[in-house]
Amino acid sequence: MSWKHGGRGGSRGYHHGDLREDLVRAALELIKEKGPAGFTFADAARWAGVSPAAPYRHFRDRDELMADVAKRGFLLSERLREAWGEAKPTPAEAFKRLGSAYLNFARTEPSYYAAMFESGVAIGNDPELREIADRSFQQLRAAAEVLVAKMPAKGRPPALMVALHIWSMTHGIASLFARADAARRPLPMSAEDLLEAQTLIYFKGLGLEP
Amino acid sequence: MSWKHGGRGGSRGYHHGDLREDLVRAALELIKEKGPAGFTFADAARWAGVSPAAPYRHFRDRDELMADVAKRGFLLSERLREAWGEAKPTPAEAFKRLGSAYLNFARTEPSYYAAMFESGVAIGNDPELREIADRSFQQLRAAAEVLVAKMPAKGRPPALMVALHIWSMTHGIASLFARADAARRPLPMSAEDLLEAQTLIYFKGLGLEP
DNA sequence: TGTACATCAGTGAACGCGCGTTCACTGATGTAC
DNA sequence: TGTACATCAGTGAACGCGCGTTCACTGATGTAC
Repeated sequence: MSWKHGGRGGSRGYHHGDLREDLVRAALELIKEKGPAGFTFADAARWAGVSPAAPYRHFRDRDELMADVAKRGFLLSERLREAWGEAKPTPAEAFKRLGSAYLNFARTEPSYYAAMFESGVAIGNDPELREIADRSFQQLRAAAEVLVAKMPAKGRPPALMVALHIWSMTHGIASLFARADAARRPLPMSAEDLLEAQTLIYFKGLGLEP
Repeated sequence: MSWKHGGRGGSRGYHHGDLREDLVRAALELIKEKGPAGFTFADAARWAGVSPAAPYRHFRDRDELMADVAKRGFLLSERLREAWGEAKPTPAEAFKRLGSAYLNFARTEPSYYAAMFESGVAIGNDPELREIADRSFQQLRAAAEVLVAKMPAKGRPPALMVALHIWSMTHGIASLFARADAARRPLPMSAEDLLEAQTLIYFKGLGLEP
């Protein structure tokens, strides 16, 4: 196993060039291999091919590195925005894409997913993280607004609640069945199909006919 | 801070009495304090007031201890069985109790919950764990059977799917909003209310009127 | 009831190891003149 | 264009520490006779 990561062709001089970015890359790689608790600050330095003291120029400690990873993880917002695609061609289609994007994120970015939801990073303590995390939820909420607006004014459910429901089901399925690690539960169908069926039943229960 | 735990009055001789049980208790306590990754084998020994070599008489390593905790965690089955109470007085009521039991479990037994779902313990590798974990799901599935049986034979959804949906929504809400640690997301209502509303909408979507 | 012995849970000292963190340093880069 | 200097990212050696694990041991308990 090669310890020094691939990188772009190699020979660097005394200065690394972009260690901060590389440490984040190291964290992502190591989380993927061994889980969010499975690596040390020194590991990250080693992975980046740098002395154990070097990371201290960029992060106060391991927690700060982990929080940085979690923050970047909320590129999820971006993925969700694209998937939603302004509710075109129909909100139902767009919701399906939204769900798939979330599941896919859990599957293909297990490190970000773990850092955001299972690393023990406390969103409460970090206003920036909190704001970034909120941005992803606002994406869901905006989608719920569009959906709710299509319903007759009388008896409309609160969009906030609908957004929370969508998030819960999606997150539940992602955490149980679409995670990339060994804790994934077996499922006799695709996570996407399970989620789509659930979403359709839920929308029907809201009184939305396709 | 007192390091040796409370225990029953104290003075033990050379033999501990029930170290295996006490190590599990230690793990539960330590997971609660610092998360599933936040304690060591030596910590557990210290907590039990015993030399660092003693745990080796009972568990091969930390992972085996963690797996044992996860197994015991599936006393969740028991809680779910009680909550379901044979679908009395009505399945709808019983489902509500079932959901609350799950949320409550996440809240009051954070250590078990973390060991079962977020400790990195791989259910696949341990047949006993797998079987125990399955038992909890069968509880949900039996409930779904009862529900589905109430529907007209034509167009009945598969009970397995319904069980998976129920599990996903409940697990999603528990993991995001009913966890006991700092990673809990804020919620402008109780997790129970959110889940109940969702369940009702879902049931309605299935064509079940109360 | 007493004695001898087997069993086994827990001891405590020891080991090598890697971690987190600090420190005075060094070498690369950019900038002022 | 060249030189002097400030800045700062990364070095490497060092430290104390706690961890996981092993080992020959010891003392408590149970059992056979």
